Amino acid sequence: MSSENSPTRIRILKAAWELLETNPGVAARMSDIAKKAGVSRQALYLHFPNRTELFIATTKYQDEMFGVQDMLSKSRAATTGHERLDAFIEAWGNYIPKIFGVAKTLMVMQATDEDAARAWGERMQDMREGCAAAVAALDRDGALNLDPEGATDLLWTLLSIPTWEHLTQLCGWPQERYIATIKRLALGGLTTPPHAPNAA
Amino acid sequence: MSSENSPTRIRILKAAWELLETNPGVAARMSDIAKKAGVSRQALYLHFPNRTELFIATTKYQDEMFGVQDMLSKSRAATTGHERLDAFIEAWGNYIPKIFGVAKTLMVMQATDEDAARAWGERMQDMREGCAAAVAALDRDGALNLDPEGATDLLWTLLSIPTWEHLTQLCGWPQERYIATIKRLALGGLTTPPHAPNAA
DNA sequence: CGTTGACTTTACACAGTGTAAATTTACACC
DNA sequence: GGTGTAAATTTACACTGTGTAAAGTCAACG
Repeated sequence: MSSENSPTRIRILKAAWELLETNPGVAARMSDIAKKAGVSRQALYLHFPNRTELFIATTKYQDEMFGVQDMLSKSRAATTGHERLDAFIEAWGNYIPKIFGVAKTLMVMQATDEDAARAWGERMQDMREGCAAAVAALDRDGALNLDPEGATDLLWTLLSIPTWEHLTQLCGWPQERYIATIKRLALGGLTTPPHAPNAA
Repeated sequence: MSSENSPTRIRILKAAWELLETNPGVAARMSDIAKKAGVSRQALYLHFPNRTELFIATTKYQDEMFGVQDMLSKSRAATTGHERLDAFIEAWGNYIPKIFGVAKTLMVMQATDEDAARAWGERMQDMREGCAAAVAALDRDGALNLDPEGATDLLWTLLSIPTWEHLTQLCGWPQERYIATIKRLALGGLTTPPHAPNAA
């Protein structure tokens, strides 16, 4: 399996990344990836036990390259619950397009491949933690309209990748509109207004 | 291809239906379906040109069996926009669990199969019409908060199958809670309250 | 100079889809 | 009863893609 960051391993990961990004969900063949990486198909199996694990490694590589942890932790800086909610939505919502190609592939594979399902499930569970934290902040402000569990579920759903895909890919919404709308929807769905809104 | 409703054809469709329902998204093999239908694998090809078309035919068969048209047209009876929105959400939202198994399969295949993508796209486009009609009703009442196009996109997304899947399958919400929440979210996201709400 | 590690090359087993053609079964009509 | 015909079955095969296996190349390192 060779060392964790051998140059060839990295080249393979980058090749997979590019291929999945240009063709989201289609699951490039091993031979395609090998070709793109400039190695033999068999070489892929020297670094990854199988196709699924290669793709899982690709998501992890992306997370590492982009520094998801840093990015999401910034949203924890916000003081009020509302600010924190917005910051989290912005952070994650703007992260989705960067990872969509690979993510979509894993989501599709999830249906038939147990390992893919497990890996993807864990990843989504991590994201849920972020939602839970934002909800907790709202709760501390006494702004929450629902039980924290349900509110987390709801935010988690609004920020799910299929929702992003539907609005931006299918409906053709620009990213900013997506972000703005999810913010509005989340705020309306989770919180109760702090004081009388636009009433006469 | 034999006649449209030969008994064997129906048996095959029912077999596919059952298999896809018990194992959503996994795309049963032709041999599995044949076995379940009690015919030879080759017989499937006498009735359907390929696996994709068999699954597409299965969704159409479901729609026919359940009478989607009737069901959705009932939501058109409601007078006010608000009532109509609720009726539509209830009709479609309660239809999803009935078709989920087969639908999920087609959604997964969509990524790799062009025919599946086209068929599924058309189906979702039909559903969008329903959303547009509900939005139009709200607009006539002057209750709409957004442009009709954007409101339709939003309702369409809230009522999408992945959203249902996320809340009921992943989060484990009971169907009624799903319906109630989507109603609330849609109302809040699309409309502006008719008069001053709970302001002091 | 020999060893070691990384990669290539060639070959193959296996699963699943779809094509093809010969054969069986059953029923319908004269 | 014999013939024709449609629906299925049976058998065989081509093709694609994954993953395994093993032998060979080649350069670096000691």
